[in-house]
Amino acid sequence: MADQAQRTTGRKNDPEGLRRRLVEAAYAAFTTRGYRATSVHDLKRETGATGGALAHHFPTKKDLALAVLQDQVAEIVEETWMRPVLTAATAGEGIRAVFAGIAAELEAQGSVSGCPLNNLALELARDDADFRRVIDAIFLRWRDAIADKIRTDLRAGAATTIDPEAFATFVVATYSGAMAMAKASQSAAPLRTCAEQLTRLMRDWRVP
Amino acid sequence: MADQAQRTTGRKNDPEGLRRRLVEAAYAAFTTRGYRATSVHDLKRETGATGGALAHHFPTKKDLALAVLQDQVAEIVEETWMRPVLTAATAGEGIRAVFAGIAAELEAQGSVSGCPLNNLALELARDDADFRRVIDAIFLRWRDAIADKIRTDLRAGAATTIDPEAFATFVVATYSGAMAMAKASQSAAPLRTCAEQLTRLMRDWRVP
DNA sequence: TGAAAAACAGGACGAACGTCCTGATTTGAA
DNA sequence: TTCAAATCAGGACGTTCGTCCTGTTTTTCA
Repeated sequence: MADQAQRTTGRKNDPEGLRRRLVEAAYAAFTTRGYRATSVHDLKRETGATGGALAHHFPTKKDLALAVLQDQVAEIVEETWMRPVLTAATAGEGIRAVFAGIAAELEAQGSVSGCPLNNLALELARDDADFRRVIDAIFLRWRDAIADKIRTDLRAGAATTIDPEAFATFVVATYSGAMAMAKASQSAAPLRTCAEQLTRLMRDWRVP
Repeated sequence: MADQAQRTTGRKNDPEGLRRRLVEAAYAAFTTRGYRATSVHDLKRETGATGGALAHHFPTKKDLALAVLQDQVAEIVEETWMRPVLTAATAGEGIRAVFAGIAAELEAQGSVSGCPLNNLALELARDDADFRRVIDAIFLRWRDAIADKIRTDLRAGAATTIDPEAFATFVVATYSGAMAMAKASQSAAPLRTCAEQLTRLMRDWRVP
């Protein structure tokens, strides 16, 4: 360090940038390899952060995981599920499209690491109340977005007597479970099968 | 040890018994706390087994987990799902009863530790092919049992055009996902909601 | 410009972790 | 009864874990 105290432009701190890189690396590691399976040393190596820097931003590993849930996982659910469904023509069409899109994506990349929320939920929700609160809140927002879309369809005259909240819970559960099976079989087939079954259910909620 | 080499009845080896106690303790720990969250030292303490005894029966932790999957998890799925469904009047009635029974059980014990198969599947299936094979096989047998029951109903004259295999996959996925949501919310509500939705679907597969 | 705070460097720390090793005891077959 | 194999005792081994600590540098603000 002494031989090059000043680089060409002068080195600068980038706290937000480093924090973001840490959270992104942790998101990738936690949702694919798992929370316990990932060591903080792994993250230091991947990001180039030192122990001091890491401890400054995230005193404990748990703090980092909470940030991953709030910043990354919530955002991914929003992007991949809520927005597509809310902007689709109908709830049914939106749900069908999301399933199909994710199935295609999994087949393209060849391996299935599962639903990020589901992966972390099953590993962290059980023993720690802080994790559970955050995870449950994300599940709730996810479900409510779908329920809202169904309510919109109903107001537009869809011919069904379904309960929006209950059906939304049903959709989220089916998706989560299908992803678990997809992970176990390393195949998008369960996802496609479940999408087909759900589509079958919804296709006669005709909107006039 | 030297002061009491011979106890009252004379100590005896019990290899099968010790093996069984180890697998049962590991099953309880792995499916509630998690595989990585459980140390082999924990299991030694809980069962009273020594390092040598443990290493003799299960050279590695992975061997123990494979035994847990094959001996315990497969058996639990058989007991709690396959047998009740196969012996029910109809597939629909069997599925409804299993959901209701498990929901009641969760509410009685106050906490939700999730579906044993699902818990281990999400933690172990991704990176290890040996685990994945065993887990996928259990999922398959589970699905096939339900599909068989639906086929039986169809032969008995049920009025539906459903594909047995696809619908069975759908049921397993919905259950797994509902249990994940139940774990996150520490409530049986998602299970009850999904059961209601599934029942609604199946109630007009009238068997004459 | 000076001082306090924030951001980061780099390693020390004890406490686990999973596995393996040597030897003692028990068991079953000869 | 003898002896090899199976079963178990108990601890050592090196590694890795998450956290904390003492400094140094950079940034902020008055």
